[in-house]
Amino acid sequence: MPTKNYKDTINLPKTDFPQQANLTKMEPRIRERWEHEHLYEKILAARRGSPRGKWILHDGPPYANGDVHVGTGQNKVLKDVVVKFRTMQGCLVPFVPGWDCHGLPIEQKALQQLGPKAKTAEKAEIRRLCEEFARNYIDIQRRQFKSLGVLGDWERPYLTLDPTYELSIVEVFEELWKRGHVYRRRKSIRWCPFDRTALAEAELEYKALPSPSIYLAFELVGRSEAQDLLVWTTTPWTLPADVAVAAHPQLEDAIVDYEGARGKRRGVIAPQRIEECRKLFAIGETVGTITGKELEGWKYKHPLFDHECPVVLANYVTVSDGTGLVHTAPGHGAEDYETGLKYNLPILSPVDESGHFTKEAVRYAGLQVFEADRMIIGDLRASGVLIKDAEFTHDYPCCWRCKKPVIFRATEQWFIAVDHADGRRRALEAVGRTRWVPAWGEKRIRSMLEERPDWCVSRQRTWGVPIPAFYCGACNKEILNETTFGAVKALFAVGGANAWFTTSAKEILPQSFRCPHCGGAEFRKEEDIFDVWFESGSSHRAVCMKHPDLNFPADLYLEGTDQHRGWFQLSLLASLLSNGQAPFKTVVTHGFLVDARTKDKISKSAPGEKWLLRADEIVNRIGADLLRLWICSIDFTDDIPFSKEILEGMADPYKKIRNTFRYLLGNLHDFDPSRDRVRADELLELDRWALEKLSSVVADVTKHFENYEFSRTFHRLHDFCVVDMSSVYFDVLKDRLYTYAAGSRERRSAQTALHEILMTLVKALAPILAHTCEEVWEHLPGSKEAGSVHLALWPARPIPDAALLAKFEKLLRARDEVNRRLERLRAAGEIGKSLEAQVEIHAQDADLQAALLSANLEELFIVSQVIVMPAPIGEESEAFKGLHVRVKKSPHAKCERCWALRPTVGRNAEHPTLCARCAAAINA
RNA sequence: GGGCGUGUAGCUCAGUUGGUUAGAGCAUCCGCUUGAUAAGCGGAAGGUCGACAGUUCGAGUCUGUCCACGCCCA
Repeated sequence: MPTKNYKDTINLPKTDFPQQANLTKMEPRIRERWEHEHLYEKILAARRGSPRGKWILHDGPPYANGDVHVGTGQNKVLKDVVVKFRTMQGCLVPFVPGWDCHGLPIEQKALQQLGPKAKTAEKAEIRRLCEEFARNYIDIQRRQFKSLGVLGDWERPYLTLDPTYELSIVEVFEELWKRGHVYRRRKSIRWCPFDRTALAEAELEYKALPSPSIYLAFELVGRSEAQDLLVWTTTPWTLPADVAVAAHPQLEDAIVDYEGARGKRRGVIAPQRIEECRKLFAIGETVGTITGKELEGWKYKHPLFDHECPVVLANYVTVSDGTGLVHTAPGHGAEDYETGLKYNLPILSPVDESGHFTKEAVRYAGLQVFEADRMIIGDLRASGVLIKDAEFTHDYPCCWRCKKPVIFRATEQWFIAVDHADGRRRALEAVGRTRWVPAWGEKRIRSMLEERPDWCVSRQRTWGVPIPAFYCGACNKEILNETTFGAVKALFAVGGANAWFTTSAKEILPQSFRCPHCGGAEFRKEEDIFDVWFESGSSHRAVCMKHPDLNFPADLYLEGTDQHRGWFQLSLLASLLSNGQAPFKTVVTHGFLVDARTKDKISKSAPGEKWLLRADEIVNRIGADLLRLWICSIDFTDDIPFSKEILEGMADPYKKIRNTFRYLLGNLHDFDPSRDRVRADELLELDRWALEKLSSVVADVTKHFENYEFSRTFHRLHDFCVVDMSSVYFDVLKDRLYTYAAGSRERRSAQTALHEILMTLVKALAPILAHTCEEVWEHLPGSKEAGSVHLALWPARPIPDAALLAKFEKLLRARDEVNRRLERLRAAGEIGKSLEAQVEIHAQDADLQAALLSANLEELFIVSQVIVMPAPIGEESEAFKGLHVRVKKSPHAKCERCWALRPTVGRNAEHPTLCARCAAAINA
């Protein structure tokens, strides 16, 4: 008889879904399709009127400056994953991206471009350049964000330079003014002398810098107890503004003998500091003590000038460094300022906006403050005030823009009062009503709010939204009232903030307007602009309240952990103080990417290669889905180690998932769910088990997505593909899928399960593998519920059958033992593939023994024959007590078609090389 | 210096209310397969759960101290 080629009679998988992803080619095609089909608009249209309602993630605006950094890309991908998941759950989830467009970095770029002309250029001209610069980067970043597969209303983003947005900023400011939170006052604030602007706490970076560390003897006037106050400072340049020395009201100071430039003298110092100071200069015996209270009101001679100053009391004085007596300059320190107010001391600030001394500083006038340190120290030495001149390195606040050290300087600034109208307490209550993920974020923002001072919102720059106040030309007082706000809003409504710079005060205000203080009729405009945080903090009103698709408050804000002190806190204050409500219901934060080796922030150093810093270049090299998969594979609550190797490590998990899809698609090529699906109660038990596993995966994954635990989502899905599917179910199923008759109930039962697994997996992974799942969707058999996987609804699965899962758990443990025995047989050279073996097995566990008797063990173990023995045989398993297994090579002949070794091979005359099952399958 | 957080195999993660010899996957090594094939399967090796005390019959899990790292604040 001629040998037939039986290979042609088996049902091998068949699919056009490529094994090689070729992401960098495939993804752009998918994205073009989305764009062409207006997928974002289609999704919104499909969800309008959904019973699940709207769900709003409000995008925190990145700065329109530079390419999209991988960390910024990570943030946008996380947002996109949330948006896609909530959309699949049936909610209407509009995503309106935004950009932060104003601010110093862009202004500096524009000034650089202008070069020497910068000093004479009109503000309007500078602003035009700034806008051009911002818009250019908005286009660049938009392209880069889109290349990550992020869906959103990219053609209509919100921009903080939009006239409607700028108008909203004024509206928020007006609401705050109406509620009494706005005031203007001379105050000691952080000032960058290089950028010539006030800085908020959020705009400071602490850097280790060397400072002078000088010990001084301030000569007491008219005291017999001691001759000097011993004082320590690291900022000699603030001494011209010195007006007092502060002592602690509850602490006791020592009177000691010491030796300074003036010889042996008696000085006052905290006793806790004597030991340290003794290392620097000669301190002898303690001859007496004196309490802080007693010191209050003592007079000393100013160290540089010829007048007397008092000793005052302050609680912030510590004995952890210095001498326990603190030089006090209310014009150059926040705490000093408070003390100055309390004692009604003069608030001297003889320093101009560029950090040079004014003529108030007499002989130091014209010197840059840091450069004046040396001359001041010299004067102190000459007059005998200096005891010890040393250097000392400590963390000193620096400007986050120019990186140079900042100074404290008393200037007129605009403030938002936090405590007014119980604002701080109400903000803290709102914090308590917000869900923070991870939960410790609440403690972070709470402690920041509890301690933060009033919000200084003015900046002395050009590129921003002007603070819409006027000054009377006659009495010079500031003017804010309903009329001025009305006039400014009318101006902004037409020409945005730019109009402020091209319109005079006279043109803005009504002709009849008079100064409410003195009746004056001449006015000038405020020159300061708003802090950019005030702008982005106003987005709740400019965007959430006004955009037709959005809602206030938003369901979610999702940003990096640095925004606890930035956008989260300031958005909360801006919203709560202006309308009484927090702008968000939930706040999710993620850590920063750090170099896997050095643990540095990767904004500072490239982890290996430069392209790793840019989101779009990563996409060009390895594909967006691989980057997305990595982003979703790690626990983002902590810092995130990042390197080329780590990123490339995702290639294998990706391939595994991709091959899972390919196996599913390939084995469903002849399956039409509407025609071939097997009823649930007629499914084979193994197929039911696979579906129960699937149900339990869906339950977990849904929960993890809802809790923003994306890494658990990924691991759960990946493990399911690897552990449950690939190594068990798919491997076991091959025999049934390939060798049974194509339309047999057994094969259709398997395909029914595979189809359900495919549909479920492609949806569950769609928020993460946005492109790949769409590609799979294009290859689905049968008719589809939607034209895009991102339009589909989240899979619904019944509650898993715990009993069936438990039964298979034991069966699979028995399978592990069988595998270990087969491996020994294989190592001994007796068998190759497991189908060459036969197995005898017995379990003492009655449940398992029953399960063994009922299961299709040849199939499950992928062997040719299994005999369940009534009593123990062979060796007992080490790992599974009470389980006995014996394996040996099957004595039977190999079926040419299914490769099993069966006693029925040769019994069919027509097909002598086939087993009975294959012979039947061929004739079916 | 203060507040918050993190520390489980080379890498990414699980470890429920404390309870047998701490689990996955990837990577490694050794095999099998060649009918998912630039695929698939099996086996093995790999951890004193940051360190040290304490509570307990029993601690990766609870308590304390310390160390390292990160963020925030001084």
